Amino acid sequence: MHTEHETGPSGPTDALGTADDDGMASAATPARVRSLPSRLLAMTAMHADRLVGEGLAAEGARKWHFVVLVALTDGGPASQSTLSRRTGVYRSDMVAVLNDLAARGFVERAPDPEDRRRNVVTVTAAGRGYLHRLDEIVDRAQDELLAPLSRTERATLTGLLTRLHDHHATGAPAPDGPRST
Amino acid sequence: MHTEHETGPSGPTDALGTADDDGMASAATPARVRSLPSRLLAMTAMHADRLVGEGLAAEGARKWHFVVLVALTDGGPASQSTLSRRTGVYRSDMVAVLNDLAARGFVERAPDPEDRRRNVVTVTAAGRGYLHRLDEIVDRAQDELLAPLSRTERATLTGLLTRLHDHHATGAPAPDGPRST
DNA sequence: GGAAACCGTTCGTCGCACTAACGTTTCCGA
DNA sequence: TCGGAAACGTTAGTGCGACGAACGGTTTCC
Repeated sequence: MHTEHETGPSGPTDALGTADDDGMASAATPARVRSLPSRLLAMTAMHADRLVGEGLAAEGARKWHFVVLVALTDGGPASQSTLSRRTGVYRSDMVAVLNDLAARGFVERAPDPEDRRRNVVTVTAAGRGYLHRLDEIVDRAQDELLAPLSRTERATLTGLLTRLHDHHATGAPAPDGPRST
Repeated sequence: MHTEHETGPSGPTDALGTADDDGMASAATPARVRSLPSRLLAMTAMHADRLVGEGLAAEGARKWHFVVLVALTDGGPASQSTLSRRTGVYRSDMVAVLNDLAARGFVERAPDPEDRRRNVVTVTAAGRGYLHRLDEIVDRAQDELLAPLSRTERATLTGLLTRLHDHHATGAPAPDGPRST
């Protein structure tokens, strides 16, 4: 790669210094930066996060609440550290998430009689109903996010992203919480 | 979309409660969440940011320093708010970035004689040399990020991401700083 | 000659990823 | 068997990026 960039004399330096007609130099992002894969990823990820975040906020939830509820209903009751490994949420932050969910009656936290270090977290019926609502919200956000893409294009995109993610997820040690999926 | 999920009676609830052999329920992330485009985007974007961030940190830079330097060399000298529009960096945060760059002699900030509200920011020769080093670092990071993809796959990925980004960038009002590219 | 808009700047907020440490409990090997 | 290592839940705190509010100085528009 290494996109050579001109430092030569032909720079468009007339944009300032002459108080030209319209006022200020171009506000366009340089193509060099605009096409950087890392930047494209960051920007679109931000849009995506904003979409789902705004949707979930309408139900008083954050994406962590959603992810944890999914992990619980799909994987069954589990301890907090297991949930942390399943979701990628740090076990430090898992505490607050479960506090929220428990305070609203969506999960229940009980000491594990088999291993008194652990808490067993279980989804309640209300939690399942809540997740159902969040599910629809998230799905709508995905649709809105991928709106300009056809079905097959969406598939190739998720395929490529999955390959990138899997590639960089393997190899890293997982001493604590994250690097899960 | 709306991936229907089972809330039925056949849940794998045997994972806990019987102190089973291996100890704890599965730690695998549910496929439902793992394949969510928004989540894929977020995770891979994090990997990408970490890659370029670690690289740039070796030169004592952050991605903003790089982006601003690119915007300056490719777009010519500009005011801070113009830079903010070009780069997507909030004008609040632009102050600190320019402070850093100016303190290291990579840019120069001078009051604009034509409009004394503005500062004219200019790259120095040292700044161009610095950008050249950062360029190589960033390009290496892109290569590392896209390692598992072929050339054509990389092109389709950036193409799809560009379409998504452009689609969501248009229409949103730009009252303050961002939403630039 | 104001009012409105713009510019640079400071300060504060929120969410997320992450680290460090601590008390409790369980496991394991000498 | 007993003592240390490890896992668990929890608290507190850090760093960063995105963003909002407000303010003094300046320019533009009516």
